[in-house]
Amino acid sequence: MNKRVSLKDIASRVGVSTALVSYVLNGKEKEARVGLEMAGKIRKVAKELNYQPNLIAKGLKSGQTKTLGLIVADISNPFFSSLARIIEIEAKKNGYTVLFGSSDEDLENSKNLINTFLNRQVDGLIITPVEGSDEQIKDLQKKGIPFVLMDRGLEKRKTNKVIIDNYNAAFNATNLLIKNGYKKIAMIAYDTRLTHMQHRIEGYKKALKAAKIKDVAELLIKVKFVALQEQIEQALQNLLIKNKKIDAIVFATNSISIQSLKVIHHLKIKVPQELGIVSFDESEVFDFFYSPVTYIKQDMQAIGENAVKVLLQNINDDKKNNTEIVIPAAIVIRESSGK
Amino acid sequence: MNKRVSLKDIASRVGVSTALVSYVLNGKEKEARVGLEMAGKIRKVAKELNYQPNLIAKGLKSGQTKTLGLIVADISNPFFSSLARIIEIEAKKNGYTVLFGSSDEDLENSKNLINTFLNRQVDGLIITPVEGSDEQIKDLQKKGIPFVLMDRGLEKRKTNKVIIDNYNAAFNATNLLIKNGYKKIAMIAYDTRLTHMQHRIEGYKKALKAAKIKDVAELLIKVKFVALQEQIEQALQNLLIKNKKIDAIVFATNSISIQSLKVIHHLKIKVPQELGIVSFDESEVFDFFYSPVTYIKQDMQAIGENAVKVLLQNINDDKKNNTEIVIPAAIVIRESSGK
DNA sequence: TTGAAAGCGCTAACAC
DNA sequence: GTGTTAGCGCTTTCAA
Repeated sequence: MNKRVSLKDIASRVGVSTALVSYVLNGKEKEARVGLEMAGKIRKVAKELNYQPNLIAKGLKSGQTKTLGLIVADISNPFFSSLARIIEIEAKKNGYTVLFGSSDEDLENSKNLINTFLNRQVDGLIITPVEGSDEQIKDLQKKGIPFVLMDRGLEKRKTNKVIIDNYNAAFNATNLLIKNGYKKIAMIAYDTRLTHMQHRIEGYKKALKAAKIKDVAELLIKVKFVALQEQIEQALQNLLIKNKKIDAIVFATNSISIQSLKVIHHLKIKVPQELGIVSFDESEVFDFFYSPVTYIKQDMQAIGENAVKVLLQNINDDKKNNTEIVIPAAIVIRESSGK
Repeated sequence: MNKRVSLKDIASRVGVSTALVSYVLNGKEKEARVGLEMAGKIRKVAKELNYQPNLIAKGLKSGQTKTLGLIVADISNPFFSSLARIIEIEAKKNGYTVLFGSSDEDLENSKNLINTFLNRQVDGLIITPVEGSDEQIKDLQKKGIPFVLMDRGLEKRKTNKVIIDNYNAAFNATNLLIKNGYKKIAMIAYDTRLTHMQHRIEGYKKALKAAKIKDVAELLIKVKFVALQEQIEQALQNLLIKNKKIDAIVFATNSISIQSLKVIHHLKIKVPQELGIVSFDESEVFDFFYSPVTYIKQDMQAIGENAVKVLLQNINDDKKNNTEIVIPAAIVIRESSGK
């Protein structure tokens, strides 16, 4: 278990000061006007000794850890793990490494993660904020910590954010169902004030309104994050069996959609004949459902790339803490939406 | 943008040395015999100033960063992101945070990630090794870095590892098909020497042999990690259409399985009548396939928990670098395997 | 019971 | 061109 070699080891081996070694190994020999042969010698010894810089020490000194913190709702959700993958790649391209954590949509977890990451001196944060995290975010702003919100924004707060055009996506999705002849279109969404959900709901409502469909309140079902499956079963029983009045549904996320499809499958509802379906997000499941599911495809690559880009801009420039990127969302039409 | 408060700030505010503050805030007032009222005062001021320790500085000094590095093949693969979630939780329970990276089954990426993480002074690594990474792993051992291999081991190398009982799982899966009357059972596996795949192949072969089924060589298809879909289409065309001789398949991973199911769906093969299927791993897709897929369920919780446990043991004790945990795998029987 | 100070590995201002 | 040195924030030994 040989100790790691430090600048000092190289310096003493070559017979120079650590300063010179530092300059050379950081490519600053020009600025520091280090002799050419000296530089060569230092590099040679560094290689011989297989020198690896201690990034912790570097970070302490420079105040830059070249580390980003990624806080998602749940890394095991394919939506977030796909983003994580893209973020990882973009970060690496820029010399950054990524710490991750899952908030589980919980305020306390979110706070702890932010805190932990800040204590580890991350250079910036990519956050999918949870409901009620307004204070936490405000606090970051006050402290001047670079961050970017992803997937969702917070009401009444100007921050860096990268989101999709949820309003229009939901509007178009609902409209598609309307155009295809469905009359009573429900939506199942999460019960949260987070903007992504609010915008999806608004887009949905707007489309109904434009088509002069009433009873919107009854058609919009809100479910909590916990005990999702039970709530969805309940909701679908009501919508499809008991009150037998709806003929289409918009699912506001992939998690809602997948749970719902299980129930619909089980109830042997005919899609799209008896029930039209459009869902947000993507899933392999959508391909395998007996009626391939029409969905709103988020451009994950664009979201992840932009999140990193916006964050790095903020890291490199205090002032750039207010960039809002809205990515258009496509709708992929397949069988489940009818016609 | 108020600067972070340091021990020094508290010290000067209280009028004591940083040493005292450090003791108190680390709960070492007993050992250091700090006065009770002094301790209270320090704690009070720390709270007032909202002191947050700089973990980078702590890490530099102590040599312990309380950070783990997680290297998986691909974080966007649900198998690995599920593990990541569990590892994250276990790590947090023990005061650790997790850096992650995806190797993409590439040797160079793997090397870079290990290097990057070591330079960041992680206390230990959880690695799903890629093919040919023997040297990299050996190097870690030589340096005395705590690590644990997960999901796969390396041939002829004693290390910490947490794997499932792939041999018996594959044996049982194949046997199930045999018992259910299938005669020509193929396997599609990855073309790699990594032990998890080798063991799955051995278990499969053994079951065939025990049942006196010949032609094993022809029935075992190996695919590369790249251009998976094309290879699988090709393979299935051969197995199912051209040579029309097989009546069952064992899929060696979820990724192979999902791609294959798409093709099988498309070819309108009747499962389980014309083709029996068993797959390794889990997927939502298995529930939605028209014939729910029988699968070998890995106990993700056990794998993740044990990986962290074994790693932490090694971190706390140099000698414990040789723990091998084999987790039994259950088989979840549904329709696709027949009878 | 408390303080002074060294030092973890590195950078960079400054001196020579 | 090259070396000295202070210091990033923290822990811990030793002295008082």
